[in-house]
Amino acid sequence: MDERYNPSAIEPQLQARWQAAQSFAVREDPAREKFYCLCMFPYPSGRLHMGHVRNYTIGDVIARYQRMQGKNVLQPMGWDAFGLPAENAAIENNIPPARWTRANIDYMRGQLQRLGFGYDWARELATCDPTYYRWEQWFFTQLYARGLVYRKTAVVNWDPIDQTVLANEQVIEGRGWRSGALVERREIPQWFVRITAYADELLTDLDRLEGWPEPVKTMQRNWIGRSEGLSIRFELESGGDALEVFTTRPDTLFGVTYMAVAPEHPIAKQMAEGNDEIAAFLAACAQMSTAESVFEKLEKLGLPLGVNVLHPLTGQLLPVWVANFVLMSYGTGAVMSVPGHDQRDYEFAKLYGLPIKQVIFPAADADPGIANVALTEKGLLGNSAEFDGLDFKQAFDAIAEKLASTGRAERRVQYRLRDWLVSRQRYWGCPIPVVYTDTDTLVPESPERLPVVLPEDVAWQGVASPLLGMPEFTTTTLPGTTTPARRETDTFDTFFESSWYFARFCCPDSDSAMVDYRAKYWMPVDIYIGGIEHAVLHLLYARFFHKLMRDAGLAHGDEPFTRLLTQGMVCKETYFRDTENGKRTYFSPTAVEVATDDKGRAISAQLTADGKAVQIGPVEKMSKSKNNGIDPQTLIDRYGADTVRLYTMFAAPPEQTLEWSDSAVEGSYRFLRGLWRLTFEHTRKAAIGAAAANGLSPELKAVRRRIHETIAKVTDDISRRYKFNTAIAAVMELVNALQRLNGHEVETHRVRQEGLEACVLLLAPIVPHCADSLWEALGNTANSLLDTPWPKVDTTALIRDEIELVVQVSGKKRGIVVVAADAAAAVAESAALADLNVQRHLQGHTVRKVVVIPGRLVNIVID
RNA sequence: GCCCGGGUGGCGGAAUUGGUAGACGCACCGGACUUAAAAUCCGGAGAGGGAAACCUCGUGCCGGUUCGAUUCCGGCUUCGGGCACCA
Repeated sequence: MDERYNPSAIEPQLQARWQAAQSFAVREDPAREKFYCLCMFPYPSGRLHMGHVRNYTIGDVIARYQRMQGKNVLQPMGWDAFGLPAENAAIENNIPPARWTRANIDYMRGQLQRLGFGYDWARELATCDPTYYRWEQWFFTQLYARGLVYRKTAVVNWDPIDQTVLANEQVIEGRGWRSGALVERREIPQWFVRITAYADELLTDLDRLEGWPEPVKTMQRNWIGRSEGLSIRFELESGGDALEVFTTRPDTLFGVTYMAVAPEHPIAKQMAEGNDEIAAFLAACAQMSTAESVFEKLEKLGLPLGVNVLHPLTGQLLPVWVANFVLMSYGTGAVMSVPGHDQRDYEFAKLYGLPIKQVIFPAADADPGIANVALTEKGLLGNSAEFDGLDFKQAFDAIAEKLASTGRAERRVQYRLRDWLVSRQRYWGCPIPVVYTDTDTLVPESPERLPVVLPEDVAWQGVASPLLGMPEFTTTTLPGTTTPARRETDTFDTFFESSWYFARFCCPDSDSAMVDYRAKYWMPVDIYIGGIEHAVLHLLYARFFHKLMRDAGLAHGDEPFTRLLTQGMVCKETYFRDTENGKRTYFSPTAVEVATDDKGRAISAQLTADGKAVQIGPVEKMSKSKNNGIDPQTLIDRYGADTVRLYTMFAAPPEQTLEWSDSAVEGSYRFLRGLWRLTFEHTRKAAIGAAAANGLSPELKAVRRRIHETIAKVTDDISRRYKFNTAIAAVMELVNALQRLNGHEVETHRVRQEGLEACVLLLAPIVPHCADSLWEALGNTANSLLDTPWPKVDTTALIRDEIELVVQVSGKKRGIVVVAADAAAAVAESAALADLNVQRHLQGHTVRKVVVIPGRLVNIVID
């Protein structure tokens, strides 16, 4: 053993040994309990960032811990390789996305290996490989056959200069990020997968996901947004198709004073013909972004269309307005407006002087009225003809029945969830396996012709997908014929690839099926670890896809992920400059110098390169687009993988946001160095003398108790609480205690040996390289540390004779008394009353009552 | 705007089921060792008062429940995440 801890020597050596011995390769073994530990695979953006390091360290710690529990542990790794950044790199540097992506994968694979993560690399997959995406093309054709995919128009962000569709991220303040052109809404044909057909199951199955965090389940419930209501048809005064709306509040029907439709609604479009004012309003609305966050903050504006509908019960004429806050993609694109009882309708009515009518009255006597604000709570009906006096439920039923009897309405369950739009007008993605005849009839590809391979050797001209200008790709024939056909140039949303990769990891080499029998052994994933930002979209799509595969006979069980651990963001402040044309350039924190005041707060920042000021932005998730990532490589080079792993686990509990600061890493390095030296000094001296006949001294007994308390705590922290920071703190405390244990007498030596072995085993999942060396140095050469069983608690070592009780007087701590561990309440009480400081506080007061919490405290309540 | 989280010393955080607020670590200060530096070791520290014992205040803000609240409830404030084409 070296006297000094030298990670740069031991880490690569051990990693080479793991690789040579294929230490993390696993196969199915029905005799053993399996554990499938999965982290969300990375997008190969170029280099690992801190979020990756945090994510993959958590996963590796859990995987190695489970392995020491004797389980057959699968921990795979792969690449979510399609996506927008590769196209941006291609446009900027003229590198084909495939080449850029594969180079990034190679580099990042090396970084993961350098961090010592225990992956079964034989299972590595990249979603941009045809061997992977051919199966989702195949699956798509199956879904098509089952009626679960369809084509429909949808609104996209259109850049009129670059002639391309923009992602929401590429729209900055209403303008295209490259061209600066005002973005337009444009309707184009798109592909959808019918997730709404599974909405109910996706919702109800959440109740069975006991291993999922409650907030994530709540977010998914709200996202699916099930509501029960009435679909009501309002006849147009002029005849023609009725205006159909959905409402969850039919009890307010008598309070409807106008109707509102989306700018894309057929009625609005129709009325715009020959009306310049309406046409101009629709044109203005057509400049809105498609992002809901932008849209919801818009000033609510509208215009009367000059048409009326008939109230279905009163026959009263109601004007139809077009309003910028009604979304065509929600429900029918039309809403009935009840300004008396809906705040948004209320504000709109006030703005345009539309009538406001109160038809709901609180059951209680206090009537707040609707003079200043809508009354949105439920109550009793009034001003509602024969329905007056009914409550919500009664009114709902009565109005539903009455409208249904004349065919004007029916009960309906509506979801906020919309069908999944899976087509993208982009190059770097999986081609959608469909061809079109010369009359635009679509025909799905036949299985024999799959995969439809994406051409990788492409040249970029402008910003549009190069597929559009590649007749060798687009020109084809109808499957099974020689009839000419045109190939679809849209590709899949990259969420499509990430919705089933966990199943493919079980059998990545399967070339005759999407997944095979091996998936049955490994699935479901026992713990899935990834960023909280995926709480809804990715995790909902993956659950959906699993159910689709189940219904195709390709998966078992209803849910893919038994437990979910959502790690918090790794955040960092942002730095930027705005240029005249509205563009914003972000600078890396490493390229910026920050001046602080004497309290350590940042007051200004300048770019090191030019010495000129940059603006300090908010603390945000480390990301490529905000350029605020910290490169972990620098830290790995300087301190080694174990220190980086230890620090990221120690800095905060996994579910919490981690605001990165690299100054504290030093402490983790010092700790490992200290443990190393302690072990070195322990092992270079032999035990002295013979064992005493009458057992351990009280001091050594206390150390042994501490050792086993630590084992119990760390086990609980890792396996139940996933609180690695407190697990590490507990080991640090034990090491501090062992450091104070001097001498080499045989009992001392033996207790220290026991303590050091415990520390090494407890730290093994977190700092595997360092632990491996120390384990060997402590004389354990027979077995690999990887498969050494997790230490067990010696419960006899935990027994205490005496304990400390806190004594409070009226809830304030006034002293501590020592009593026997099994002291009765009466004994604890009299000991507490005997305490001098306690007596002082009791003087001149009467004891009202005494609360004794055994083993914890005594609270003496005085008047 | 809507949905979901968070706010505790100079800093990251701890307090697991309502029971000692500040574990562990960083930074800092003082001391030891050293020709010196690095490394290491010992000690200090929430704020205020006091020679000390000890006392008062203190977990974003306001209010409530309780013998007792960082923890539970109501209202606010502020920061972060998501909002369907970033992944």
